[in-house]
Amino acid sequence: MESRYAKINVSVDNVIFGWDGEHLNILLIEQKRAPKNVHLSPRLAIPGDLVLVEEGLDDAANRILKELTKLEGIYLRQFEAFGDPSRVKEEKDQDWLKAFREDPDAHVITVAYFSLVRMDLVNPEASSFASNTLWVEMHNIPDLAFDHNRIIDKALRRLRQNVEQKSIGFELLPEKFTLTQIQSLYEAILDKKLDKRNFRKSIKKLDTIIPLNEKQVGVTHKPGQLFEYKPS
Amino acid sequence: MESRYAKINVSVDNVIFGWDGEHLNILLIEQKRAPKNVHLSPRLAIPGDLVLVEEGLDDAANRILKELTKLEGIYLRQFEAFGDPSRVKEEKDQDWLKAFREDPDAHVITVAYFSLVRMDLVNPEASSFASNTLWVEMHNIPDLAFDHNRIIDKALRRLRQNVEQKSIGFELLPEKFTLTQIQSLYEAILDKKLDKRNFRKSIKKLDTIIPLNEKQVGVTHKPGQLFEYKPS
DNA sequence: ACAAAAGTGTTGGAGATACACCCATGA
DNA sequence: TCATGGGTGTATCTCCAACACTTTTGT
Repeated sequence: MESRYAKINVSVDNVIFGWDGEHLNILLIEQKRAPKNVHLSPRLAIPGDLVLVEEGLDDAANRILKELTKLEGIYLRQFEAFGDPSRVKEEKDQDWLKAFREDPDAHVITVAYFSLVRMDLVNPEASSFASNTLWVEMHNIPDLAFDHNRIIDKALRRLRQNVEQKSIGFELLPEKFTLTQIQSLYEAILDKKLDKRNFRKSIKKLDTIIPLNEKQVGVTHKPGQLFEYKPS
Repeated sequence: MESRYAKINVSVDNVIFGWDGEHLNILLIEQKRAPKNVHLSPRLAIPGDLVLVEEGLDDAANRILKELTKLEGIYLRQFEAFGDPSRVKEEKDQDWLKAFREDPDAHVITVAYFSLVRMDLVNPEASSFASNTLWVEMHNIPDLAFDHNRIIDKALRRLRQNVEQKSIGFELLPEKFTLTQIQSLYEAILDKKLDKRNFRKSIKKLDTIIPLNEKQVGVTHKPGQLFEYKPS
């Protein structure tokens, strides 16, 4: 009764998008080095970890995010499970698996999430699964472990879909922001220019974006009106 | 190094939508009875099985579909992974788990798919995981095992989204069909009436639906023009 | 002739796109 | 006064929703 079924490791990987006001970034980690005497050159990856005993998928995703960023209550969304057995079989991945996993040949499926964080609120730290962390600009993502480049690609697609419908994205802005700041963010995510007047019209229709009686201060040009985001 | 990580069973469950020209149905199974002397009353569920050794998720979903229907190359789409540990902990599910699973307390995550099949092409059969099968009309789904009612609900939502964008659904129709047949299908899926003239306008804009030089035969009314679906 | 479904066009409103100039502030 | 980004309106087009009658076939 047992042997037909796969011994499967389930992990959760998290594509963490960060915004610094100018560029869209992704949080990468250096996968933890092997214990003791095993020497491995560091490998870049998106943050992820195996799911723990009695831990739900959403819980695991939140745990990973919190370990790295200390943040809770962040926008987080499951978008796809990746389970092709070959996703973990490339030669580049073997050494790492042998050094780390109880059963290096095990089939690993991963449930992928993406989340949105303000880079100014975060100072990512090493964690149980990461020896080091770094923000990398969207257009400069290097080759990563396993199929992580593909996962990022899918995450970005999903993010764009949601942004086109203006249903998410505001999580990346400061509490108070101008319309131009939203527009820059959207342009970075969608990777195209948008028309200012039309964009402003469409944003002002949303009742989740509410105008404040305040203006920017300390800028070297006409100060913009400030808005805030109230999740519906 | 091992004990923090969960021993996880990964299953794939498949919400199989069937269309008979009139109603939208879902294929349910009676979960296989326990071996030998264990007596269990049959439980209804959506088809699913644990993932096998070296089997991809899509492969598992296709296998389940093929075992039940003998069909291959059917429309099949992953839509969500369900992994809350409590999804398998309800009392109603315990007897079955104890009789069947090596480790009844294991955490089970399931990756859910939905697929679209023409009921006239299928005579579902019992299989390694199903002692019996039945089509049940969408509005009459009974209480099912685990969280399967919820999974169906999510599948239907996703199906509706796709249908509203007219990106899928034609897989459910015969090779040659009339515009009215598509409309009936869409009305059943969306559970609402659509305007005939507007619907026809929108369908005729799609270049995946191509008009044939043929008409219905043997009907007791003005015969309709036939169309076929060419996936893009 | 009747029953049954096929087939067909127009109008009005909403939303998207394209497009160019003046304004307020700090340096 | 200059540089920088803030702020604004109109015309056009496309897409969607509402709506009713005539046509073709089999019985």
